[in-house]
Formats: sequence, C-alpha cells, structure tokens
Amino acid sequence: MGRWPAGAQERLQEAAIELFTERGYERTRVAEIATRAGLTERTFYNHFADKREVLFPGQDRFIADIREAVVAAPAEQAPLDAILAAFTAGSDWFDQRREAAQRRRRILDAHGDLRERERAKTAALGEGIADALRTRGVCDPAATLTAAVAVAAHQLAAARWSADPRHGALKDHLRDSFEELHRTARTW
Amino acid sequence: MGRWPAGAQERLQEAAIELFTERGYERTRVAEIATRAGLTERTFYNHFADKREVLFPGQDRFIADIREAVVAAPAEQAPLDAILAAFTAGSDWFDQRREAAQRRRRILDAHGDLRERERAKTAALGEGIADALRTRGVCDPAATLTAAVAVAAHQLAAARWSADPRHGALKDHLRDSFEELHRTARTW
DNA sequence: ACCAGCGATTGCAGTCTCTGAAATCACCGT
DNA sequence: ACGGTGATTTCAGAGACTGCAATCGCTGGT
Repeated sequence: MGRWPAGAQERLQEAAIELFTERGYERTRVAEIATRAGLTERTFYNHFADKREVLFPGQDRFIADIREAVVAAPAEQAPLDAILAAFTAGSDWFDQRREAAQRRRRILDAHGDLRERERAKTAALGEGIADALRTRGVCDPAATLTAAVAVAAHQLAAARWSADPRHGALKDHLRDSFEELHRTARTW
Repeated sequence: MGRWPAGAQERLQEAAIELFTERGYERTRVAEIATRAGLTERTFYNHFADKREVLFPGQDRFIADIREAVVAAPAEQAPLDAILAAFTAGSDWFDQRREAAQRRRRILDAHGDLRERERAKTAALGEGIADALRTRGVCDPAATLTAAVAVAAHQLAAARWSADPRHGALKDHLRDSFEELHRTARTW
C-alpha cells in the first residue's frame, strides 16, 4: 500500500452523498466533493469516469456477477428461475444497506441526469442477462424478452423493498415480484 | 413568421448528422454544427437541450402519441393489443425514413453517451405506456410489466426492420415480434 | 544504506459544453 | 409610424472533464 490513507474511493462516495443531500446534485462541485474527502478534483476523476458515476459504485461488478450466476446456473433450470436465483444470491448485501439505498434513491429521483444514468445501468443489466441466456442456449427473441421482463420484475421488487415499512427482506420481494410476473404473463 | 429562413431546427439536425458521420460525434463541436446550419452555437441551444438531443428529434412527441393512442384504445382491447395497435398506427412514418434511421443508428451505436440517451428515451417510453395502461384500469404490477415487454418487443421489431435486407414494413416486424412475445410468454 | 520501479496523487493548462442576460432585428397588427 | 413579438445573436462565465508531467514515498533488490 502507498503512504496515503486507504479507501479514497469510499471516502469520495460518502462525501458525494453527504453534499448531494445537503445542497443537491447540481449545486455541488466536483472539487467540493474531493476536498471533503481530503483529495483533489483530479483524483476524483482518477476514480470515477464522471460526476454521476460516484453514485453507482460496484454497479458494473453487480451486473457481471449476475451474468456469471445466470451462466453458471443448472442446465435444467428454467431461464426465469435462474435469473431469480441470481438476484436472490446477492440480496443480503442490499438488506444490510437499506438506509444507504434509500438516501441514494432520494438523490437519484431528484435529478434527471442521474435517472438517465440509472436507466442506462438498468439497460446494461438487461443486456448482460440476455447475453447470459444466449450462452445457455436460449435464442433470440426469447433471450431478449425474458431478460427484459426479469429486469422489470427486479426493479419492481427493489422499489417495494425500498419503500417497505415492515423492512421485509429483498429476497422476499423478489420472490413475490417474479410470482406476479408468472401470473401476469398468463394473461398475455 | 420572422425574417429568418424557416426550418432552423431541421437544418441543425441535418448538419449534425452530416458532421457526426464525417468526423464522429466526439470530434464534432456544437459550434461547427451551428455554423454549417448558418446559425450560431447559442441558437443550437435554443432548439436543443444539449448536444445529444439533436439526434432525437420528435422522440418526446412520439412517446406522447403512443401514450394517447393507448389511452384512447377500445376498452375491450387487451393491453398488448392496444399497444401493438398504437405502434402500428405510426409505423408508416418510419418506413418512409428507413435510410435516415440507419444513418442515425450507426452514429448512436458508435458512442456510449448516445446509447445512454437512447436507453433513457426507451425507458421513458416504457413509463409512458405503463401510465397509459394504469389510466385504462390496468393496475400494477401488470401495467409496469406489460409496458416493459411491449417496449422490448418494439425494440426487437425496430432492430429487425432496420437490418431487414428485404425492406419489409415496420408494421410486419411489429406483428411478428408481438406474436413471438405471446409464444415466449407461454413458457414463463 | 542506496537506488530504481511503481502506484496513487497532484498541479496546471486547456478544451468544450452549457447557461444567463441583454441587445438586435425585421415582421406583425393597430 | 409604433410598440409588440419571437427568433437570433453577442458576450461573459461557470463548471465538467482531459492530457501530461511532476511529485511523493513505499517496495524490493543489491
């Protein structure tokens, strides 16, 4: 390790969340985030591609994990079941960060630029899953369509989990959402 | 009308497409687009919210049209049928612009920023349709899920239409995609 | 102990996107 | 003729982001 205090990336993320909450996303300069984290603006850009990206830590890792889990699922498992299992596998991590997720969501919802980035990430997740399904031998258009509904169900589950006053586990909301997906699909 | 030549917006769009094709999106300055259109940079920003938006003319109008068409569809029509009908209604407009659509697609695919904007527009379309379905009395989660698959099917149809060497009409690709959607949904 | 390599951080200069405010211009109806 | 109107322009500036070179001090080899 170097001589600098470790965890620069994490410090930048925390500083960003604080400032975005205090003053809003637009009124916060990148230089301010860096200063609060004890770093410089230039260093911020060494860690994040742009100002928005600081609010999506580990998102690419998450997408890659889901993709790999879907690819590695048992061959006899139905596509939607494999995807549900993949989502469920990592759901504890989120349960331990409910409050942070809510803070983050409030910031995201308040600004169009950030929603745009989130939508892009969501779309990337869908494409990743579609890729994984193709690797499993599911061919288009089923791969694309299945990935799309799965992501929609995941979004739904995440929204309910975040708003749930009873603090139910994410995996339970996922189970419910996928269950409702099956019911809804029967009407199509 | 004013003393200025009409169609400033269209001229800016054409100039942008030309320059993006010649030099690429990143290497083209907004000021250059404006100059080629016989205008100034500031005027560009009077017409478009940002540099990307020049590649999405009328997209918001399209989304609004689809939403209204879905709301206005016969009450006895199934949600997916209403959406398919809405897409089909405006499909001629696209058929008359195949080549422009392909040029545009090549630019979009070449740059991440632009794909991000496109994904945001697609997501907005989905949310608009979900809203329309709720107006029709379809309640969540069915509204959200149905809108999501419909948009996915639309994307699929558009992609095939654009790549179709036989120049088939968009409405036919839409019909096929929604047909396949029904078949796929049965396996869920 | 000395030194070269290395990774993280920094300073700086510069480009480009995007915005706000005020001015200009010619057409319009009165 | 005259003010209203709407599109365009000018100007000045903030702020996001990048390229490049320099710095710092830890690490391992000698």
